[in-house]
Amino acid sequence: MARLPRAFFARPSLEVAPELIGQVLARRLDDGTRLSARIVEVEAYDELDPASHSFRGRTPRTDVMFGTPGRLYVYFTYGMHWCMNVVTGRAGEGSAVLLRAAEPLEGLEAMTARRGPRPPRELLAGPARWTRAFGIDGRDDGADLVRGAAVWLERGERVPSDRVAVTARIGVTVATERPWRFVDAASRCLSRPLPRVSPSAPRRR
DNA sequence: CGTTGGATTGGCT
DNA sequence: GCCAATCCAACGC
Repeated sequence: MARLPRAFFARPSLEVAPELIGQVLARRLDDGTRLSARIVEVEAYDELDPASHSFRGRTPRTDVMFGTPGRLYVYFTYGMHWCMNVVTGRAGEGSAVLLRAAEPLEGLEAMTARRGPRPPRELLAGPARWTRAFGIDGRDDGADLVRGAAVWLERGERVPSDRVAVTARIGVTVATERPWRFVDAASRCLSRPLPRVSPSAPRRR
């Protein structure tokens, strides 16, 4: 399986994000089990963006985000959840793409063991659900996706750009004018369904 | 040093 | 739909 090269990541997050849809994240667990999943939902962040961890400058937590592209930036939030990002841009720039949802391909049994019994479509449908299923935590912060042996990205089947939908980011209360969430509109494994396009009649609420 | 709130989730009303 | 869980990074004094 061909890995995505460093050059793929060394571009602005807004450019990399939509191209990550359809690519495959692979994982080798300590016991040798191979996990993989097809990316269906991501969000772009950069340092000019008030919603980004990098907006307030380089800190111990965001150090990886400002470093070499093609590495994993992993952070802890809400006292219990891990989320993972792909670092993008040139070294010195604080940009990354949050991995939010995927369709499980290999290792369903191991994922289910970590997440508890659930329909496969819910296994990786959310950033913290995905890290839990993949066993990703703070130890993976800074992992090299281009050359590392624990987690990496393989080229997947191309998704036509007209099937990649753009929406506002989830859980982000600032910079809402930046529609930087990208999803495979045909996927049933999203963390949130796409906003319904009303056919004609206005909906009650 | 104390305070605040978060790129979330799952369980309950 | 609402909210608690549960830790810690970032910021203010």
